[in-house]
This record gives sequence, structure tokens and C-alpha cells, in this order.
Amino acid sequence: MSSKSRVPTISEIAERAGVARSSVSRAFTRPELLSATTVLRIKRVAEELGYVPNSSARALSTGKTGNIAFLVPDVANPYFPPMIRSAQLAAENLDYCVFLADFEESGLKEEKLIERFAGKVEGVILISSRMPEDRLQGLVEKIPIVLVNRDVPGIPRVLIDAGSSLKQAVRLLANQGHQEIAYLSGPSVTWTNKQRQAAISEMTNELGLQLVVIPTEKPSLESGQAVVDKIMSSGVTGAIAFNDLIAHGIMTELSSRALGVPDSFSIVGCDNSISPFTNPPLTSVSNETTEAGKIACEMIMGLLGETDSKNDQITVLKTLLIERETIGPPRKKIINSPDF
Amino acid sequence: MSSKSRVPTISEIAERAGVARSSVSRAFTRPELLSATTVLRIKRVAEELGYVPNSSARALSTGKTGNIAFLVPDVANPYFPPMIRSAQLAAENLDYCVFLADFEESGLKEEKLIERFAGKVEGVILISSRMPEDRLQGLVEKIPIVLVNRDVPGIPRVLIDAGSSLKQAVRLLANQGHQEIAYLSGPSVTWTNKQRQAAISEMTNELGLQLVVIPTEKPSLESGQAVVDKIMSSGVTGAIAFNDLIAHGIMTELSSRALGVPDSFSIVGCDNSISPFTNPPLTSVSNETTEAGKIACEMIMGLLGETDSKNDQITVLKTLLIERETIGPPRKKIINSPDF
DNA sequence: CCATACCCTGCAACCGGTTGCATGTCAACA
DNA sequence: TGTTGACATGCAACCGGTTGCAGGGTATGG
Repeated sequence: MSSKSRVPTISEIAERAGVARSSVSRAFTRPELLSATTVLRIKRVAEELGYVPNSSARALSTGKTGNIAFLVPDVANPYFPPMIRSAQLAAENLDYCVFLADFEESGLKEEKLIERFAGKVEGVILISSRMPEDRLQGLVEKIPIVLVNRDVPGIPRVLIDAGSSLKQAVRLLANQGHQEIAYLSGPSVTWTNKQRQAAISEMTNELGLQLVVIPTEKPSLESGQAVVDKIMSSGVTGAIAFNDLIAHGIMTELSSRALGVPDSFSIVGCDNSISPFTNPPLTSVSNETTEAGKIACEMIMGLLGETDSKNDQITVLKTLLIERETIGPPRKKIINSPDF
Repeated sequence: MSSKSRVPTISEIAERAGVARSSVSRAFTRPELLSATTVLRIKRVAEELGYVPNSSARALSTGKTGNIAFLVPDVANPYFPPMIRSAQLAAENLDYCVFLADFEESGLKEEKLIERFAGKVEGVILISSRMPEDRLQGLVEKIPIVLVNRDVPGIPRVLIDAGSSLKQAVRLLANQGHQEIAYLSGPSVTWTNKQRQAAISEMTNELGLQLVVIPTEKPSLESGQAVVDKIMSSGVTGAIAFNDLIAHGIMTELSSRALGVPDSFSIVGCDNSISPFTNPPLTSVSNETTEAGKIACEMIMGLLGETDSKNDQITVLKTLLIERETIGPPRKKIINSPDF
């Protein structure tokens, strides 16, 4: 004896209302085809019996599931939740439901997930995709796709361009007198990292600063703490980190070595995820992830209306450098760099 | 001309392989019913044609969608993402897909969302549900439900019990000499808040401390900043906040008034969400949200196997007080309280 | 008063799988 | 050699909607 009360089907509604099944269907999907009184009668009966259309059946005959999928590299990374939230809200307003999946920074897993979702969704939003470009190109033939923070020609995408803000950060450091700075890089395969590094590099060149690129294991707090030794031995007096997590890891480690920020070292984060919480508050790049999620969702919805998703829409979102309290003038070098 | 290549159906596979449609179906769902060679032949053809079973059709005839829904009050609240992540991973291992939705702290919206998901999922996990108890009781008749941080008899649930850790925090404050402390309460309707407040209240009574309960607007940074005046005028020398966000808001505001923590004021957070990032590091209560998500997911899966979901499973997760650097001895009162 | 058109509704096929039952084949056993 | 049963496969109904087409009814115009 199942405790789940069975839901009625159109057949039962039809019988009770004395109409054909098709009329019941139309009462819900195309009421303008029926007389007002019939619609009313059907709806009343449906209400009475607690009718809810079966979405699998509807999906089967129409081919529309009313779902989309949202794939992120790491749900727990504070960069993503606001984006997830806004996309989900936007989808919901259009009566779409959204699947969420975490591909754990792995392109392979990402691909597997897409496959699994294939029949269940009408479109997929990929955040910071790790998949090789050719696979993406192949995929887009099969299902509508929108990319966020990944730049593949021919696939609609929204990019958050932290470049100008990071250049501004470099300038700020230069103005304070820094001559040698470091970039703590993020996941090397990502568009985001490449783009950030390129912008910083361009500006240090322009201003004649020395740039040291120091890779990190992961864009996490721990990885930030782990690279402090390398930073110190590199002789730089300031650094820009791929994200806030790394930046804060560095601050923490520095602090445990009795080195204050910005007195002993200047540091800039990115993403403005935890920077409002740190002490001192971290200078960081604020990006409109919320907006990005919303736009990505709107893009995919646009795609669903068209017959051909292969278009080349591209939206670039600007960022803002939020100056807080982690930039100051350079301290004399903390240890002697080899060449002095 | 749609660019989406049509996927083949069992009929096409059947024809190409020279078997009946049912055999194709069985080759994928119950291969032990067919001869090994037939299975092989069918699978080969399927592979060749790029066959993928249509999940709507399958769901329609079996009644199983292979989906569950995960509803949270606020995706962007750092408390939830780890839980979302672990639940999603657990579901995925069992070949389930998970819908995520944000009910924006509203019981009404929560109910609407459940309705929308009704036909699309086999079960629902509700985090910190705001729905009235009787509605939940009604709902559980229709669809398997698991609650997290909500205690409704008859509905399977996992509870994170911060009580003992908070009591320990009160004791710590008492040991340091605090006589009057505040509790900055969270959303009043939630089980979590009631439970936390009750535990603190019990312990202050036991130790003979004075407890002032100060409500906050929302469990956010801003709300924490906003209540500092009230805290100061209440005359307490320390406080426990509903969550880390509130606690950190207070620290920030205190800091902007040149009042240091813990020198001028002692404070304890809860949830261990951003407490590792703050400076000084916030003493907080760590709870196994990751574990909770996983368990909730396992519970719902258990339910799906049974005919009757109305059982009374309950899992209580312990917490841990993480002592960091925001508790110290009381300072003499910062302003005179009225009764001195 | 008849022809035409429009509006409303029903019929039946279809979407793509799943599954109970029937049938056919072949080997084992008496 | 006839009987029995296990095994492999096919047939056809079914899941619950959607939709093209046809037909009946009524209003409109000539």
C-alpha cells in the first residue's frame, strides 16, 4: 500500500467533464481553441481532482523538457554561488527548472555530465569549461550551449573581463613604487587565468615592472599559504592573486610570520568573493557574476527559440577595482634576492 | 534546418540489428534476459548510430525520472554550497540528477517550487524549510521528502545540533569572567535558530549569566553591523551570533569604532563558514554540512526503494567548537548600562 | 433559403521506451 | 521417442500527454 496518492490523468478529467482527452489537453495548453465555458468546466474538474500534467509525457510528445543544466567546476568556490543563484532565478521566471552539477574542475567529468543530461535538458550553461575546444565545437551541434568565461568562436558566451581592473591594480602598485611584483596564477587551462595573466603581463611591460609568475596548486586558501615561501624568495614586494582565496591564504601565512599587510607586503585579490571579510579588507576586483548568470540564462533561452543555435553572440562584462587596504608602498626587500 | 542531429530511437536500432524493439530495450535494461551475442550485436549497432535512450520516454513508462530536487533558502549563503555539493555528488554516484532551487527564505515560494518539481523528481530534499508543519505533513503523502535542519515528526530528517558546542562557548565566556552576554538571533521561524537560542539560554541559566537576545534583520554581514548600537547599549561584554556573517559584521563595525576583538569585546560565530578568513580568526562552531548533504541524499535514496516513505528516520550530526582568537576576558563596560 | 466560412470538438496517430504474455527452439530426461 | 522445461525473442498494449485532420453546428452573406 503506497502512501503516495495517485494523480489523475487527462483521461479521467475528460471522462468526468464529458469531453475528449484532447480537449483537456487543449484547455491547458491552447485554451483559445476552446469555448470559454468548456475551458472553465474542464479546469474546475481538474482542480477538483487535483490534476497536474505529467511532465514526462508532455516532454515525450513535445520534445520540450522545460529544463536546463548549469555546470560549474566547483559549487563550493564562493565565486560561483551568486552566479548559480541568479541564473536559477532567471530560469525560474520563465518556468524552467535547472539542474546543477559540479564537474570538479575536470573536463572529462564535465563531458560525462553533459552526456547524462543530454536527454533531460533543452540547453546547457557551462561555467569555466575545461573541455577541449574541438569537443565543445562538436557538442554544440547536438545541444544548445552557452559558455561563461570561456571564449570559443561560434558558441554564444559571456565573458567577465577583469583585464582592465587588473591593469589598474598594476598601475596602483607601480604608483606606490613597486618595481617587482608577482602574479599568483590559477588553473592554467582556464580562459580566466590566461586572460588575467595576459592583462597583468601587458601592463607590467608597459610600465617597465618586473613580473614573476608563480603557479598555485589550486585556487584555494591552502594553495595561497603554500606559495608564500616562493613569493618571499622571488624578491617581489607585492602580488596580484588569481583570486581572493589565494590572496587571503597569503595574507594568513604572512600574518603568521608576523609580516603585516600592507606594511610588509602589498596584495591584490580578484573576484571580490571573500575580500569584504578579510582584515585588513583586501583590495580586489569586483565582477558581476550575478549579472553573468542572468545573461547566460537569457542567452540560452534565446537559443531555444531559434532553429539554429550556432550563432556568435558574445557579451563582455566589465569589472571594477575595489580599492581597500592591502596596497601600500614597498618595504625594503624582506630577504635578499639572489642578484643583489 | 535545425543543426541538431537527430538521435536514433530503439526502432531504428531494432531494424538495423534485425530484432524487435523490445529486445533493444532489454539489451540496455535487462541484458541477462537475452543471449550474449544478441546483446553484443544490438550494442554494437547502437554505438554505431550513437543511440542514447530517451529519458522522457523511459520516465513515462517506468514512472522513474532519475531526478531529485534540492531546495535551499539561499544559494549564496556560504553555509549551503558545501552541502549542495556533497548531496549532488552523492546523487550522481547513484546516477541521479539533481535540480537546485532557491526559495529565497520564503515558505510560499518553497511550496510553489515543490509543486513545480512534483512530476519531475522522485524525491525532494528541503534545507531549513520554512513551510508550516501541517503543509509538510500533507506533502509527505505525495512525494518522498527529507528535511535538513527541520524537525518534523514522521518525516525523515537530518539535524545539525550546534547546541552542545554553543553551550561550550557560553562556558568559555563564563570562565573568562563574562557576566552578561548577548545572543544575536537569526531567522526566528527556523528550527536552527530556535535550537541555538534554547541551548544558549539553558546554559546561561545554569551558569547564572545574564542573557540578552537581540534579533537581527537577516543572517548577513550588514545586519551584524546594524545591531552594534543595540549591543553596546545593552551593556554586554560578549556575544554569540547566529552565524559567522553576523559575527563578522559586528567585528567590522566594532573595528571601525576602534574597538578591538577580543580586547574590547568577545565574540563567537557559528557555522564556520567565513570564520577561517576573518582577522582575528573568529571562534566558531564547525558543523558537518558536507556530511549532512550526503546523508540527506542517502536517506532520500533509501526512501525511493520503499513503498512507504513515512518513516521516522532521524540523524543528528554533532558539531565542534573551534576556538580561535575572539574570546578574551571582559573589558569594563564600554558605556554605563542603565542600572549601574 | 442555400452556400460559405468559421468555430468548437472529437478521433486517432504519435512521441520512445517498457513489460506481461505468448511462441518457438532446443536440450535434457524418462 | 515423447515430454518437460529453460531459454531467447517477438507481439502488442501501455505510460500520459499533444496535434493534424475531419466533421458538425451555427452564423453570415448573397
